[in-house]
Amino acid sequence: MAKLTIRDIARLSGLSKSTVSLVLNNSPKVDPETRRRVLAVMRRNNYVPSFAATALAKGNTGLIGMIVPGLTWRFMADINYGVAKVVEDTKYEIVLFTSTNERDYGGAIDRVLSSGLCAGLLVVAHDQRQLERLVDLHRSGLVVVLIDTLGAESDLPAVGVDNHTGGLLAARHLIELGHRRIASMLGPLNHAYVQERLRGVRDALREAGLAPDPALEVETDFDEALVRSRTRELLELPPGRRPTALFAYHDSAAFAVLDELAQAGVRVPQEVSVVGFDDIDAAAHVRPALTTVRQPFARMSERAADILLATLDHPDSDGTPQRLVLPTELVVRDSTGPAPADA
Amino acid sequence: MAKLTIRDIARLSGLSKSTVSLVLNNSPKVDPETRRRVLAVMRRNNYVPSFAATALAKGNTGLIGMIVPGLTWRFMADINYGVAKVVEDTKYEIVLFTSTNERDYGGAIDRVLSSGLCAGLLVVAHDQRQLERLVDLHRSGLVVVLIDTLGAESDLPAVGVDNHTGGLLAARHLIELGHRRIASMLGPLNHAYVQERLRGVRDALREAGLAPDPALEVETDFDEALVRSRTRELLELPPGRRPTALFAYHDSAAFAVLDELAQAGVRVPQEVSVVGFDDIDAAAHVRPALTTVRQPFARMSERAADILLATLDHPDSDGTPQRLVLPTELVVRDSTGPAPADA
DNA sequence: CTGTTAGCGCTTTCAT
DNA sequence: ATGAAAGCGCTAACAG
Repeated sequence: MAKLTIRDIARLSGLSKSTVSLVLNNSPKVDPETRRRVLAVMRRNNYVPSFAATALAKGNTGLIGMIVPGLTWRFMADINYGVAKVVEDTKYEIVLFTSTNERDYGGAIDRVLSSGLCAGLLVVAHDQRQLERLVDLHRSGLVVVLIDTLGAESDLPAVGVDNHTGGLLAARHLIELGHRRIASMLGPLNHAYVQERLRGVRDALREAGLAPDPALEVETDFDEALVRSRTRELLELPPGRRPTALFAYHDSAAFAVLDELAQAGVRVPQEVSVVGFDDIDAAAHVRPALTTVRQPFARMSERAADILLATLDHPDSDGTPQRLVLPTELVVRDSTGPAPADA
Repeated sequence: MAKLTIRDIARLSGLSKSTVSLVLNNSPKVDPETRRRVLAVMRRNNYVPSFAATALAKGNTGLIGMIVPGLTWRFMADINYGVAKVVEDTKYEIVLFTSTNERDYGGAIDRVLSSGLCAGLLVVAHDQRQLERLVDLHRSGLVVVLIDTLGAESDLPAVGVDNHTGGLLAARHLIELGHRRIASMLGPLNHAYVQERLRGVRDALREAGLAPDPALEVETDFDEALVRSRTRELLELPPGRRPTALFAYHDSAAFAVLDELAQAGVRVPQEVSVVGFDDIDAAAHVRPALTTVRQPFARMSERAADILLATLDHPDSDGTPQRLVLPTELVVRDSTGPAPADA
């Protein structure tokens, strides 16, 4: 079953390639009856135009690439949803690139991407090295918009949230509840958003006349086990230094903290309060329901897609790169409460 | 910054297009020194070959598509990992297609796919309609391998697990623990694997001389709230009919069940035992740790990729479509225990 | 080892 | 409203 070409369809319907092409592209210049006939022939023969040939002739693949660091992050679904919603009523399609191993990320993938496979790129990347690579590509003409990657040292177009205020809100909430020893369970410090949130926490502390305690700023990564062991270490601090509240850089990390606390018999929020970040769906369902800082993932990615599409259709806007900062919002649930009186 | 073509590179390095092309394709026939020079010119000018042109000329895009129903399923990471591992040392790249809205799934996406964007397709799809579409495409030449989609009424190449035995193992385990009233919290019945697992449970029941009780076979979907309310309904059954064990079609559903049970003050496993399916990482971390049927996701997808690649490199094997069934394995943890004596 | 010459399947003026 | 012809950027024989 050799693949049919436009020529075959032309022959089969007694027309020329050009006319068939016009049909393919919904040209109004073709006779309705003719169009119907051609379409019928196509259907009957299961014809589909060659992607490569179309892309080559048009000089555009009509594909928008999306690069994400991993698939399991809960909010990927929201991000994906936002993008899909915007892109689905355009002529573009989305292809998603992921990679399980780090070395690929910088190599094979953007080889494909930079080769013009995709007209534009939406990227979720927190790694500084990846961003640098993107800056290069951007400079040489790649249309790219970052999602949720603000504050990094690049001036790529991006939409993200105000992480500083996010950290600030979380810490203020805790301070208002009377907490004085607030621990931060941080993500990798080489991620800009982690730094920003920490800065927010510290600012809130200073605002209240409290000095940030380095011992309460612990760095972790995406390994849950590490989060758990750090949590235990925090609990083992002497009574006067032990935190009464814990701000986790990530809801998933907060879940691990919550669980570890439960294991240790520490009651939340009576003895220790916990705040997360992201507000993924599960946050409302764990026990106790998690107080957390909400990121508007779907809206973020929608806006990013908007910017990308606008740039694609309007390549002349070589002015200032677009950067959009969306607000975060504190969602208070059951995992935070007044600081214990005896603390 | 107009995009450079192979012709520019040829001119810039004083050679012909063909030689440059040979360099591009790592031909050993080109003089090492010449190659070096050409490569330097390319680097210096930031040249990247056009994807579309290459694909058209080669008659192959070098892309393997992967279609998945959603991104949040925990095991997607494993599946992705398995595929990446196999594909990364071939000339192919992986692109992932997802869709948030159902109608897309059958339309735009496979338009892209069938148009030769991808040389082959790896698909995770449980929906019967989607499968039918794939059968069509397969018949007209698309190379496709299904992952985790066995038992569906198609003879597409596929690798999956023995869901019947999975259900059987889970139920037998429960029966051996003395349980007599075993409820099945099923997924959508139009998914073949759901049927298979249920068949396994029933067979185990019959084996033990027990009659499957329709009231204990409840259908749910991927909505967690539904799982929760069904769980409550089960708990409200009169003492003599209330299940002492619950088999959930999915670890995530099992988590919801566990949580709902905890809410209701029902102790697991003392009063009710719970078994899941999949063995996603979280299964070992919830409290109580979940007894579950493990699916070897990474291995599944590896084998699927193997089959796909073999078919791609060996299009003549028009014989019997490959179908591979991998075994499941019962992982006993803390959520199952002896049936309560008074039951 | 390098150059010549045809295409790959489709779009796109420009005629008719 | 339809057709002819010239590419899009690259590869792949085949010569040399």
